[in-house]
Amino acid sequence: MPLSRRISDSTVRRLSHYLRVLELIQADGGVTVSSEELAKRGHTTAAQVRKDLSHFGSFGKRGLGYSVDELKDRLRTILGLDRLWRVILVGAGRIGSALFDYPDFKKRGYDCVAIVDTDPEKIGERWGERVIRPAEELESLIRELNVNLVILAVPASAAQVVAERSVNAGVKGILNFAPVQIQVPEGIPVENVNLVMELEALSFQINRASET
Amino acid sequence: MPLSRRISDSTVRRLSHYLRVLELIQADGGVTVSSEELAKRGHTTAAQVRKDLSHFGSFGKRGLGYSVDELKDRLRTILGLDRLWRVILVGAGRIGSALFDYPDFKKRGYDCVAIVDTDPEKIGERWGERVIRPAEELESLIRELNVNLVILAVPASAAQVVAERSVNAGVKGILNFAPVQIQVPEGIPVENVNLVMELEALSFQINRASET
DNA sequence: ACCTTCTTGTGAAGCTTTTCACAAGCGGTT
DNA sequence: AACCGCTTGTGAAAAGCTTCACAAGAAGGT
Repeated sequence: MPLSRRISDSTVRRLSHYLRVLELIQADGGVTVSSEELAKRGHTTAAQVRKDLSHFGSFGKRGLGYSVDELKDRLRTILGLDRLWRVILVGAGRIGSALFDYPDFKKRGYDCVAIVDTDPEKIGERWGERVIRPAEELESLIRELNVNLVILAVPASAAQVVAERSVNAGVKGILNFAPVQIQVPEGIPVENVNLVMELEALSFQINRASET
Repeated sequence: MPLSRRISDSTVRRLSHYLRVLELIQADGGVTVSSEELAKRGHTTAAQVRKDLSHFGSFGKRGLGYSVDELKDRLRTILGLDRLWRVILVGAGRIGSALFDYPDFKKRGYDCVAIVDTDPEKIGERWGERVIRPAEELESLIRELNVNLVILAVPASAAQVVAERSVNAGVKGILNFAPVQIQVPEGIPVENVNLVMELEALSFQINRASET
């Protein structure tokens, strides 16, 4: 159980995926599952599943497989889903609005406790239980509401400044939708979602496929 | 110039990123750029930049660096941005709406030529120049409008069926926002954007950082 | 108690990606 | 024309990730 080694990003993605598959299996009434089956439904190989899990301990029973229920719990703990994450959404545009009531977020323990924007037209607008606050309140909201995560749904030009202000106010991680690489202090994880990049990867591959 | 070898996904992502950095450099009046500078602004190393580019030819001048303008053009060609991509959006919910008028799409040559949804309330609604069409028309719209790409912004349960119908109607690539791994024929690229997975990667890393 | 069947956990092998290091090439200067 | 400072392009080395293959262990049947 080499709990200390660095875990690759691809491993983490797969863990997240296994968790989703486990939920489906449980919904179908499954009680135990083999690495083989998990692999088949999760788009990978049995050896990969076992190797991924082995980084965190040994959760299976030889000859039997894994207890769906137990493995689900373990994965939830590993992924940090056994607690509530308080999220602040910065940017109440289209993307912000899509993220705000993305049903799966709440299901997984991510609670959007505040929304801020710079647009005076939007400030004061009510989204569900929340009211959009002015961007100046970013720091005070983070402190008062004990916010852990910030979702950046702002234009590229604003992203760096907002990121810095958020980190200074105590945020521990950033989900960045702005198409720009932001600089943050060591130890603050940033995940980037860049929609144009995804489309470009797609058109690249289509071109490639047709070149053959 | 080993034009034939498989190009890794991470390389493609970086190319896309270099392109954006080049645009910024050009906006600042830069005319040439070294791999060193490109690396610094693009979150990687100079050797990586050169290796990435070397897969497609040699675009630089020793002692000088790269012509910003030329490299930009080359990257656009490599990424398939030297043509127009016709996109159909399936699912006119929050995420669909955010994607529909994401300004950078059009800038990069992706044109959303149609929107479909199953919800009778939404059908007929006007979004900018487009009107939401019923989902039954998916195939005919793809054929008539010569659609190349489909963006799946539908619930997980519908994703597989829509993907199959789209591919059968002639679509060449899929951008999938549904949190499920879809199965498609060999040679049809799929890019997945899974928002929950991003948040989970984030909370995993935050936990990890604090364990030290 | 033993045998059979199944499946995990894991070193080692194989493969891919990144980093290193340096010869080759370009432009300006003397 | 020779030199010098810089930067590319690229084999080779290093690091990282995935697949293989098999010993070890668990349950059930005889």
